Amino acid sequence: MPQSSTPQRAVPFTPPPVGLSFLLSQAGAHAAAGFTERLAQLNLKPYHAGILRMLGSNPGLTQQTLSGLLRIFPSQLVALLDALETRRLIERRNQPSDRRSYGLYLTTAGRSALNRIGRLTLQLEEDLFAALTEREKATLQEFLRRIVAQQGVTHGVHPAYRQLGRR
Amino acid sequence: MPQSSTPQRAVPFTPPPVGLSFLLSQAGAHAAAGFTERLAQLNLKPYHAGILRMLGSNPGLTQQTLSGLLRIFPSQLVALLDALETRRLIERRNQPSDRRSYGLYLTTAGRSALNRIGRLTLQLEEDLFAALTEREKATLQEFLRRIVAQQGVTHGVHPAYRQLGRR
DNA sequence: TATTGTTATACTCTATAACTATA
DNA sequence: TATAGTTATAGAGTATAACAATA
Repeated sequence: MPQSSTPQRAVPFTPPPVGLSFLLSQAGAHAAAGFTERLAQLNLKPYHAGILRMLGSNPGLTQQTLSGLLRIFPSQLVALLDALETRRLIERRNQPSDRRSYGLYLTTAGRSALNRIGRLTLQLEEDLFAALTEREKATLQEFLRRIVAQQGVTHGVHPAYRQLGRR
Repeated sequence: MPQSSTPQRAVPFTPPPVGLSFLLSQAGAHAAAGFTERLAQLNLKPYHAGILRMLGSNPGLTQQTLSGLLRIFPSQLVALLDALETRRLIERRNQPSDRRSYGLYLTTAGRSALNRIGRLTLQLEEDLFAALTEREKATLQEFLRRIVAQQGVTHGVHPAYRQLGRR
């Protein structure tokens, strides 16, 4: 692969004035990008992490329920779960009660992956909020919690898990 | 279009524990979604707004420079600018100095669109931060500014304008 | 007849390569 | 030979429709 010939220096420009919502969106996207980047070490994408996290707290969910919870289409959830099952991070257990559906569970490897994701998130946080004191971080957390709650964003469910158009 | 038959009620679940970076990313994505939604009133997408904003502060940019600034591929910038030019929000002016490139400028309609975007952003902000006092909003803004500056996120340039992989 | 998981397919978005006109 | 803008195309990601098994 040839390297870029232009040595990548910043182009001087007059930054446009931006408001608080832009700033929040900007910082949030940067945080998400950082998470995506670090997660790549484990060969996982954010929605994989979201699934593992959700199953960690709610073992035995069916695909339908998980789909509704994360707002991922049932059809695309199939491929995601297939990948996680191939890598033995989750398993689909047959349920005698209803033979149409499975119960979804983390395997031991899945739980340890979830732990690694947790550690990786802590490292990310240290880097990301290096500009703030511990006290300020706590204040920020409180502000964000209030915003998210007042706005009706579901706790622990990332809005970017698609289907934004649908209600 | 048939309505969803299931009356869309929340599925009860145990929310997974999330950290500050997740919370920030979540709130940021929610803010971005709100902006996208409101912007649809003007038949514009966020990157259109980004282009208008950038040209408002930096009239006369060439496509190459704008491309580098917003980190949009030159090839896809073409279609975006075509759409904006068809709607008479921007114009490409021939430059005698170098006949390969154009200078990009907002039209009068483009400037008024930019103003409408500004007003719409203020409304969004009022809604989004209803849970905070004015003083708290100022504190939040200061925290986010520090984070973004320390992290080297370019002022006024949204990280989601793609090419995340490239350096 | 409705629902669960699945497959197939269409559609949109994003990235790369190839082309033209100027330099 | 290199660069600006463009066109064409490939590839990834996302949404919809149709299907088999079970209820």
